[in-house]
Amino acid sequence: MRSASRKQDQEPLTQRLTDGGFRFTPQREHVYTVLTERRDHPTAEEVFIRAKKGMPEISLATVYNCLDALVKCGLVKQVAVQRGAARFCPNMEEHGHFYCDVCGSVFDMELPAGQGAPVTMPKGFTVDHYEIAAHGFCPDCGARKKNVETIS
Amino acid sequence: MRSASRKQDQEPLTQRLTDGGFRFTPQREHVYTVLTERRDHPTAEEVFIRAKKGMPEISLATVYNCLDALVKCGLVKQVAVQRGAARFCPNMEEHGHFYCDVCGSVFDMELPAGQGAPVTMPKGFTVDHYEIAAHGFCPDCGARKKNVETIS
DNA sequence: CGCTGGATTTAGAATTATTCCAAATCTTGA
DNA sequence: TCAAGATTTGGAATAATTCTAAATCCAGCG
Ligand SMILES: [Mn+2]
Ligand SMILES: [Mn+2]
Ligand SMILES: [Zn+2]
Ligand SMILES: [Zn+2]
Repeated sequence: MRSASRKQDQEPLTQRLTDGGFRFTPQREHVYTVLTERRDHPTAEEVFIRAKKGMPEISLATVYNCLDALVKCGLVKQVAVQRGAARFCPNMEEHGHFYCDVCGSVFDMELPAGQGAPVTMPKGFTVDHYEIAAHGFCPDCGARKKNVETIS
Repeated sequence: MRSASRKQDQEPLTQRLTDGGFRFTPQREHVYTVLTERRDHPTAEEVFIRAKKGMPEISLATVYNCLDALVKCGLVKQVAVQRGAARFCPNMEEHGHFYCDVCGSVFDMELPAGQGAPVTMPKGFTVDHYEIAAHGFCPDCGARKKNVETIS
């Protein structure tokens, strides 16, 4: 049972698209499915590659289109944790990101609950949301680095 | 008295470049000066425009070069708060950024002192540094928005 | 049902931001 | 002084994204 195909599971997607002034289309559904079936942070290009598996005729322009619509509907987050290609995150819970400076992987990170505003805002600024990211080595790259140090 | 021209003021720059394995060059000094004489967050293109005022022959490639060297020496920060062109920040104190979603301006924000790690890191991750950004309306754009609402 | 206007998809062109390249120029230090 | 290596430069190349215009789709209407 492919969860995204059951009628009841489609409803929130359909609803959110409609509310955002968009139509429900097979491409948008498919891009959304592809994105939610793995908890990582693919680039548009990577989403395109994955999307072609189940929908070989889809175009890259459409993938950009769909991602844009999904972001505007609040179904997906766009994260700008590093320079270069934008990445897309299907996890809509509040969370931070860890970016591995060696391999470029992005991981979701839990935020310590109820710790209040992370920055002190001068008068006049209206905050919509925060973005918190940590940079460093992921477990794999940290281990590899240690090995290299030991060997040399 | 142009502050960046006094010998004693150049020393830290010279030193940091040398320590980073770079040479001290008029272009690198000039790009650094241009960047530090205003506390904002210009793109490489904007730095190029400013740099040409005092050094008309400088090329865009050199500006990218110099910015790269300055970042590698820890004299300047590269901030990736939004998609699109990278921005450069001459403020090396620890601070967060506010990004105005309307006009795209970036502001430095003080971080509440000693509040500890902003994210909970699972075992194996080694953190090098954090990046904290708030998104919303800057004072100007907030005011403009309120006016529009009142008028319409 | 068949039409029609607007939304969507598509391939490819265009644009933007950055990096690469190779030649000219500039140090540094034997 | 001179050679080797670093740096600068303009232009070409690349990467990521947006734009364009034609084809297709589809909801609502007669
Ligand atoms: Mn995420
Ligand atoms: Mn800053
Ligand atoms: Zn890694
Ligand atoms: Zn603003």
